[in-house]
Amino acid sequence: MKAQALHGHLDALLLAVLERGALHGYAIIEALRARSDGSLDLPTGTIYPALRRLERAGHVASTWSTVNGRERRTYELTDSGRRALAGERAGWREFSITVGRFLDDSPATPA
Amino acid sequence: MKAQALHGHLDALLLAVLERGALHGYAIIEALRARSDGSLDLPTGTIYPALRRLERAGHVASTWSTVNGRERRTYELTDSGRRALAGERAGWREFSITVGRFLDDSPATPA
DNA sequence: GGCTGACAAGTAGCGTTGCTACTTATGAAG
DNA sequence: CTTCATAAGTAGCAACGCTACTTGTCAGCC
Repeated sequence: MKAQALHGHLDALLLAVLERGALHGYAIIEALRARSDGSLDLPTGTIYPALRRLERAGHVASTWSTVNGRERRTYELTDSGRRALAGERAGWREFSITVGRFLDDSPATPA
Repeated sequence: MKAQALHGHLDALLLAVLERGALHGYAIIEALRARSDGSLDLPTGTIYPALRRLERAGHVASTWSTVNGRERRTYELTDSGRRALAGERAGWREFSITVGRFLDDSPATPA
């Protein structure tokens, strides 16, 4: 998938991934890649800052732990994050319907 | 609709609107508003620069005319623009499917 | 005549966002 | 001893759309 097309929807994706359970940053990247069949392969420079943004906003909370000598920061959805996710979903629905109205009806769509 | 969510898809919308026929800037804004039932009410500061971008890229061509003493710049899709639109449509399809996989299946979707 | 509002186009400057490229560090495999 | 997967991070950049503003004509109203 064309990169940098996520604009404005990355936060929603991160919240959606964390909805299924707490994960650390690296695992989030892998979850996004897996659940999108490889379409979404985001660099660390994209998601680490995004996670800190979400934490500053109070939508996720992080806890450090050491696994096999490697430092891990595990992120978890907060209540605020769950509410934000609901809003993002509503926003996505409206956005995709609206844009789809212009881009989905291709000039030659068969029945 | 939440503003600035268009990120990356505005060009596609403009091309899609012009696909149905040449329009001038102001009319494009109205067409977007009409076809989206008012969801898309873009300010002139958004679309005029965007149109110039598209013209620089060769996707649209403009011609000036004077109607009722008012200057109009009418934009028209070029062949390159038509090709770009096809690409944007394909990109949108992939994007909406991918993001939708995370945001459409809400945890409590009834049958 | 003077005012307001719709029509029509434009620019300057800002803030957000995601990306590229880079650094640091551990453990396993060769 | 080097390379690769795991794990986290930062600095700086470029793109995008928005706010706020300017310029100008024409129609309708008082």
